[in-house]
Parts: sequence; C-alpha cells; structure tokens
Amino acid sequence: MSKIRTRFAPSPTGYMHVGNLRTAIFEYLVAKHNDGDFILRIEDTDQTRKIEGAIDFIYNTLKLCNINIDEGPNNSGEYGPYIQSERLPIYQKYAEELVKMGKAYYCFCTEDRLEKLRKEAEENKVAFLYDGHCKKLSQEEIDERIKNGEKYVIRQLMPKEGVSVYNDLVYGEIKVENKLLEDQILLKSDGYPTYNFANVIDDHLMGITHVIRGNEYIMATPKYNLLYDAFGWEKPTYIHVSMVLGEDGQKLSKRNGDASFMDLYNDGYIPEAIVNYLVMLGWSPETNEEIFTMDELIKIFDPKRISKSPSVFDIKKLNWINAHYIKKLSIDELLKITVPHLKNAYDLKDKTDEWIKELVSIYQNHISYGKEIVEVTDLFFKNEKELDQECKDFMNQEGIDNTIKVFTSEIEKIEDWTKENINSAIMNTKEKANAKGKMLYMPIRIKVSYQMHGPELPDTIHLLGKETVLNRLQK
RNA sequence: GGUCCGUUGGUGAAGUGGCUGAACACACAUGCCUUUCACGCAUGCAUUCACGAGUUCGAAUCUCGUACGGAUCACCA
Repeated sequence: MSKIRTRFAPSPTGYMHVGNLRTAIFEYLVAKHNDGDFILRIEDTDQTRKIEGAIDFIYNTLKLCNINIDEGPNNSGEYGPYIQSERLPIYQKYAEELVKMGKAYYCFCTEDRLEKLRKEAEENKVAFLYDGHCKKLSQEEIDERIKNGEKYVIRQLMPKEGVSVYNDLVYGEIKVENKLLEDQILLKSDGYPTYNFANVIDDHLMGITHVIRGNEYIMATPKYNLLYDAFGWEKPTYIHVSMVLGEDGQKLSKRNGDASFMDLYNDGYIPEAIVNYLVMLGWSPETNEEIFTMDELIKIFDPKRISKSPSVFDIKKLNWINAHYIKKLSIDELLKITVPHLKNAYDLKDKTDEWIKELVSIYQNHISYGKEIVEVTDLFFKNEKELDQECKDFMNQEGIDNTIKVFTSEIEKIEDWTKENINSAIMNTKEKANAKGKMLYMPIRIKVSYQMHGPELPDTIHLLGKETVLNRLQK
C-alpha cells in the first residue's frame, strides 16, 4: 500500500479562521496517524486575491500549532512546485490532453452571452447551466478563432445522463444526477486553471490519497471524479467535514467575533489548547477524556468519528480548556502571554520585574486566557472601585468594623513586609476581634480588593504594599 | 427554484434495535469553606432524542413523509 498523503490547500489570504485550521488539523492527523505525509499547497489561481506574506503567515500559524509540514513552498519535496501559479504549464498540458480525448472543449462564449443566459435562467427560476453552445464547434473554426486572438476557456464535457455515485468516509454514499453537472470551466481565459481543475490535477500529481475538505465540495466531487476517470487515475478517499458555526449559529466570518486563530493567539490563548479544542469540535474520541496532546491525538484519531452536523464554536469551552493549559505553564511562558497585555493596559513603570512576576503567578490559576489578566488585576492599579451589592450587604453585617479596625492596627505594626507576617496579622486579628472563617477573611478581602473572590489573601496584600493596604483599610 | 446534506439539553457530544427510565464535558443554578480562597467539592438541569406515521415483542437508533437549518448551482476557492 502506498503512503498516506494529505494536503492543506488554502488560498493565500493572510487570514486563517478556526474552521480552516480545524480542517488542517484533521488533515494532519489523518496523515500522521498512518505515518504519512502532510503537504501544504498554495491555491493562488485567483490573481485578484493575492496577498503578500501570506505563505509565511500560514507556515507560522501551523508551526505554532505544532503541525509539521512535510512538503510545501518553503520546504520543497519531489512533487513541487507547491504554489499553483508556478504550475501553469502543467494544467495547460492536461487540459489540452482532455480536449484531445474528447472530454473537454474550447469555449469562446463572452461574459455578455453568459450573463444573458444567467438572467434568463433566473427569470425562469431554474438553475443556470452552461448550454454547451461551443461544444459543436468544428476544428477549423476553433483554429481560426484562436488565430484571430479570440479569448477562450476550456470546459469539461459532462455526461448528460446517468447518476454519479461516490462514497464519503463521513457522509457515506452521495448520489448526484449527471444532468445537473455543469460543463465547468477548467482553464480560464487568462490561462490559469480554476480551483476545480487545478485541485484534481495537483492532488493526483502530488500523490494525495485522502482529500479532506469542507462539505461545500460534496456536490462538486462527482465532477472531480469524472476527471480522475478521464485520465484513468485512482480516486482519493474523500472526507468531507461539516462547518464550524459562530455563536449565532451562522457561518464563521471575520465579522462575527474572534473567528481567527491569530485573534485568539493575540489574546493569550495557547495554540495547544486551541488545537485541542478544535479537534473536539465535530469529532470525538471513544473515551470520555478531552485533554489531549498532539501525539495522543495522532494515536487515537479516527476520521470515521467526525460528525456530520455543523458545530458551534463555543468560546466558553475553549476558555475552560485553555485555563487547563495555562495552569501547566512555566512562569516564563505565563509572563509571555500576560505581560504584554498588562503593559498595554496599565502603567508599569514603577513596578519591578519581581513584582510583576509575583502578580502574574498568583493569578495563574485564575485566568483562562492571557488577556484576562488585565480585568482580573485591576484592583492593583485602581484605588477606587464600586462594590457590588453582595459585597455591600456583607459589609453591613455587625462586627465587621471592629474586625477591620483590629486588622488595621495589626498591619500598622508590621515592620518587615512579608507574607508570613501578614498571615500572622490575620491570625492575631482572628483572636483579638474574635472573628473567624468567612467573617474574618471576607471583610479584609473586600476592603482591600473590592471583591469577594481572588487569590490567597496574604499574597494579595503583600503585593498591594503596606501603604496601599492601609489606605484602603482606613477609607 | 432544483439538488445534496443535516436535526440528541444553552453549547460540544456519547449513542448503529433491548444493558439509555439518554453517558461525559462546558455553561448555568443551588448548597458546602471556624486558615479565607469557588483553581475545589456536592447536588440539580432532555418524563426524552425536530415533528408525524410505519416496521418490530421492543426505536434516539430502521423506513417514509413533513418542518426547520445549511450547502451548492461563478472565468471564487
């Protein structure tokens, strides 16, 4: 059996939303599970959409995600080039060959004529299909018109009868009537191939065994199979995957939120966590576990368990998984995803590196993504904050004032500002104010941090500094 | 409009005819801290698998129909 090969074939838009990334992950996993190769191919046949630097962007993104590209534009293998715009002669050659075999034909129809047909179709409420107008042109006429410099495209000749059937690994048997298949354009008038054509040629030439892609291609696949058949090539295994939807149940787009990997990454989400979450979206393992490393995923991934129905991207679940990964971060890694956000939000000039380090580390178990450090630490940077109702109610209880008073004097007594001494101050307050448990800690916590929840009290107080703490206690 | 695909709780989902009087996780709700700490623990949350009919001793699981949602019908990919 030949080696399993899968490919990720994005167009170079300089943007990768999570749906695309998930497809890439699935492709990678299928390849690596079978000890195969993962190929990156750039589909840039639409010259109007090219973006500078997009290839490096894709490499960077995949690298961050721990996805190794075995062959691609920046690390060529024996199947190159890996950029479609550099493969033009190949497509032309195969297109011509198809014409010679009688499976494709030249078409000189103008945009105007096509436009007119399209309008007619719309008026009659029927699907537009090219009418095969140029199908019966004589060789002489074709030569003549080409010689005259007329623009032309090459169209695939579709059978008008019968049914095409193929088997998809996740959707099962898909049947499409041949008469619904359009004589689609293979080669555009600018000499570039269409996606529909380049895709098939490249997948075959690059030895791709498993084609994994969004299910918007389910209906077009019979056309591709016809092409494989025409050339006598072996068809790949098809794995169509459903869409990833936004919270509103609509297709993910730049518009609806943080749909892009880079947005997430820049907000302090960890690539491993993103990958982990994305794999669990529309796929599930046989067990109940849900935290996996890439290596574990490679071991257990089975594309047959990909779900057919679309799934909603749920940032809350991502938060939970990401928090899990954050807890395991080293302090340096943690600083990397949090400090930039702190610097951005607050003035850190008079804070030492040591202080920042301590701040970030006591919040390690309290944040679910890097940027969240900002909102959660605002008590260290703002000296006023409105208490919520729960806090206010709590502070109205009897005996609270006395506890605060006692604690204040205990704090004043501290000469050496250490966590141990702060803790002793709390303990002394416990005895002297005869307050314990919640009645002991909560008043202090609320007074000092304006909220009922947070990291260990001595840690918080230590970081705040004696002066600030006293200020807040006496307010 | 034609065709194709989908439909299990707010979300991700398990489930392929009886062991499901529907797992697990997120979210949510409630309760639990006498060194606090909601990073924890406990409990609750679908009388039921879009709906209707059929097959069967028995259906979320098979069949048909309806509804809803999505995809597709470009010299875009």
